[in-house]
Amino acid sequence: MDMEQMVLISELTQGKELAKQLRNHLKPSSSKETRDFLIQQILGSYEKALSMLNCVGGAASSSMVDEPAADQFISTFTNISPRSDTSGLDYKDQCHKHVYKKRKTMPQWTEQVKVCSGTGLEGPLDDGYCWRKYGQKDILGANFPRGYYRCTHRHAQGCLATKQVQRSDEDPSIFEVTYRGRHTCSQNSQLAVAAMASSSVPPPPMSKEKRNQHYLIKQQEHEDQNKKQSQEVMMFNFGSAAGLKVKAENLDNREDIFPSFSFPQTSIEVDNVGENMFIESLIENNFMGSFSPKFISPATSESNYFPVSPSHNTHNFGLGHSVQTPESDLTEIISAPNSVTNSPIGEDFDFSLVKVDFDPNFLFDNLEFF
DNA sequence: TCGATTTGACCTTT
DNA sequence: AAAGGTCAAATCGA
Repeated sequence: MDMEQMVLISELTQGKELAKQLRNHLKPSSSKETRDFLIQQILGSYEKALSMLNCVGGAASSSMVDEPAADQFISTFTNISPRSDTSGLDYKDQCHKHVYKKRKTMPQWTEQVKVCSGTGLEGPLDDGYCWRKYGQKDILGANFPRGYYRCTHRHAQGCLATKQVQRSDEDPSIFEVTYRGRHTCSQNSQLAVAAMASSSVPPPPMSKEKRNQHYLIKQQEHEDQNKKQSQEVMMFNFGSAAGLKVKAENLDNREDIFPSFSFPQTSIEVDNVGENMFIESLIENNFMGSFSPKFISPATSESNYFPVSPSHNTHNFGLGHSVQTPESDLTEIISAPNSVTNSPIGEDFDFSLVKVDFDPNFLFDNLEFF
């Protein structure tokens, strides 16, 4: 164990101890100044530790730091577990022998999109981006082919975002959507993406002879679906039509989810300390903040689909700090549909709720949707 | 006519 | 070598 590791462990240990102290000062009787001080100390410890682990840049720019703590946090609070499938990781480009993680150029994460039958929404829901299908492949051991999509603006704007859509064998109503890379494009015309959704469904395997026939049928279904959906467009029902699960994604994406794990600096006055307090902090700092105006006022969207956004440049899933891609601006953030849109937080959830009405226990009890 | 999808061929990775 | 991933010509359809 070299000096660097010792210092690292020391920093993390210090952070842990400070967190314990902070926990003891969560009583309403404790002063805010004390808590703020402890928070600053904790942040400092984590930032030092992370910067030591980074090869280049700060913690937020890290793309190779293994963050088991973040993983554990995610698993604990959101049911997101580290991606077990590490295929596709680039093991070649390690920048430091003591850094336990391999570098990967593109962030990757998977969502499981469940589509309930009878809703008229039979395919993976639109995620707010324009995708162009560039391939389809039968996958060994899978009943359904995998569809390959890239961002429509790949050539126009050099956006390298891609996604793969794989229908689940166990539950055909579930689509596993693996996203790779962040969008670097500015998709101002997100309104026009509705028609993309139904086409993102890889069809079931079939003989060549049937393909043309199927294609015609599919197109008809598409039309019927659009009619159906246009009737339902105003019936936004957040949670009953489709469920979104961010299954388990890639360790390499953790830095996107948790670019720089840190405790929120919000002063919190709650009786229940511990997890609920933490979740409430997240709510105050991010979750509610991630409800875009569009989200609150779905009527502004012309999409007939429930947006299922993987991230929309803010790969925080409502947790941690957002990482904005350089090109993203406030307008885009605001106009972007959000992953929480599909949260089955309850069918009658009123999104006009203000922060103060948001029950922390409520969210905690419903985090399964992650 | 143009943009999107299909699909066999080709390339890459393991 | 096999499987996954991408390319690009052919095709579709608005």
